[in-house]
Amino acid sequence: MPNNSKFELEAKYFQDMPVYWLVRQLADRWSLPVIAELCRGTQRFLELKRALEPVSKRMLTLTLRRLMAAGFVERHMQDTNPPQVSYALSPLGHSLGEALKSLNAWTKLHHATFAAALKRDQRASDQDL
Amino acid sequence: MPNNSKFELEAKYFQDMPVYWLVRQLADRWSLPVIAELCRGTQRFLELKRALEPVSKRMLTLTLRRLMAAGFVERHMQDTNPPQVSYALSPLGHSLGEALKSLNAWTKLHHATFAAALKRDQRASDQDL
DNA sequence: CTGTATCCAGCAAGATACTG
DNA sequence: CAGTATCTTGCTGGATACAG
Repeated sequence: MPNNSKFELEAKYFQDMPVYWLVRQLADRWSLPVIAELCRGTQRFLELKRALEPVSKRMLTLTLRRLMAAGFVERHMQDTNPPQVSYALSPLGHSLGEALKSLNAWTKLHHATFAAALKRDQRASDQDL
Repeated sequence: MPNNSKFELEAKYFQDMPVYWLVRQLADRWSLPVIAELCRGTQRFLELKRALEPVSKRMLTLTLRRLMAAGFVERHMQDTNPPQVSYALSPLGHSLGEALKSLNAWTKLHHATFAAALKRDQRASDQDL
């Protein structure tokens, strides 16, 4: 009987470290790219998909649903034919975007260090070839 | 021929969004708990392990090695018998701790929203039982 | 005390095909 | 256009045993 919540045994970190939950929520392949793209403005499903190439429709849908569940993204649809669905950041989502911008600024300050770590990472994988 | 770097196809995000790399680096099960624990001061391997129960020796070692590779953690050993190894945050690691504290503060501001999202998450998993 | 080696289950996510 | 359904694979991380 599998448990869908990957946070099952990690509850103790939620009290003092909600950032733990936030980071794990945002750490999948597409969440941050989607948020970054939506920071530029409301976009329709296919616009998003094209902007985030090579994302698949499936992964884009899953990512958007998760971001909606967390309250970061809103979905608006007009039931025309063909259907039109657009996605936008919620106020909370915009706030998150700003918070991430701050963290991004911090990261850029130490860019040299991270570039070195990244290069090590890549070289390590090169050795596998 | 597997590629160990999970960042292989994601290089385009490193230029404008180093935070993408950072978040993915910190999003595993134990990185943030280890950093939080080391924020309280230098600690030896077993101290860390006990503080982070129920982490395994294997996962603690892997996590520490990754944090060292990223430059966040330093390792100091005296080759006595039995061996003594202690871990501490590097200056960069302390700086990261501060940055995370800020993000944590932002997260706490919106705690109600996240608590609701978390509850949905847990209820969704409860329905599996 | 401080790790490494090995094995294994479960989940994230890509490929592909199908749908209203 | 905007998705869902199904199948598959690699990686993360836990359990356990062994080692300097």
